[in-house]
Amino acid sequence: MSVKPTESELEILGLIWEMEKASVREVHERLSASKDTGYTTTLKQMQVMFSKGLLERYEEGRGHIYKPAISQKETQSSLVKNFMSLAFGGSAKKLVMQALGQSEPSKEEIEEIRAFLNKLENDK
Amino acid sequence: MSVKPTESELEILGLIWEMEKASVREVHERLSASKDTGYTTTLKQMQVMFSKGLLERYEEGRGHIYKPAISQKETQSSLVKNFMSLAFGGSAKKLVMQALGQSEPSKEEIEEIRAFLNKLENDK
DNA sequence: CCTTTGATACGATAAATATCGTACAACAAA
DNA sequence: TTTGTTGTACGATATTTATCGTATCAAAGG
Repeated sequence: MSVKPTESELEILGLIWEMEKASVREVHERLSASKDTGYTTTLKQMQVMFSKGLLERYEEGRGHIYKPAISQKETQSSLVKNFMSLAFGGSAKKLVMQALGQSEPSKEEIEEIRAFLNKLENDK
Repeated sequence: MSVKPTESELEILGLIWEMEKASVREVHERLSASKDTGYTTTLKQMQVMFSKGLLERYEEGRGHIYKPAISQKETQSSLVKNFMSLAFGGSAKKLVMQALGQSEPSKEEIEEIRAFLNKLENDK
């Protein structure tokens, strides 16, 4: 059973998924663009995430390089499952409509989703 | 700015949205079907939710009747917004596909979503 | 009138989170 | 070699959450 990241942790995890690997300094720089937080706070959070098994790390030079220890896909999958059941009583349809209704999907995105729906139907 | 319910609070809120109004006893009965928790715990949570402005209440007989103080639609909307940006970097498409991919939507649901997509496109 | 029942209020507590200060180590550079 | 820089480690703390025990109160029944 993998550990569920907190919101703050997810913010950091999101950055590291994107960067693939990163030092605390690098994460902190990106993070502090959107959030007012101190360096040692980010450091501590990443240390906690490491101890929880959310991140891996190895030494490089004087410091550490961190990498995700859990896959983005699997994490998103379990987060969606949880969120869907909690906020939408488990109804994918309701969640999907709510999400689409308030974002403004482009023509291309709509097309992709249609294609995805077709594929879903065929696979049945 | 409305308050964001915690996961536990959302569980309770979900029940009350469904029931429209309810006593602590009623909520607790439903809740304890899916969760092993004591009566005073539910009571305290509802009191906290009341003090946070998530629930309203009025007296009836010896006790209280609680009602949602925030609308389901609006709450779901802000929750989705937050969740989408946090877990999917703001991409509705990714969230939607993930949700659809792991639920097993019925033919009817797929149809409804298609219709919704058409409507979205026309409204542009 | 006394006792039981069912409800609320009110702490108390344990755990999780987020935040940061301070100490310390290693390396660089002056 | 002394000083500054850049890391990590390690508490300490404030806040939030979830949980529950206990006290109390009002009504109902005997």
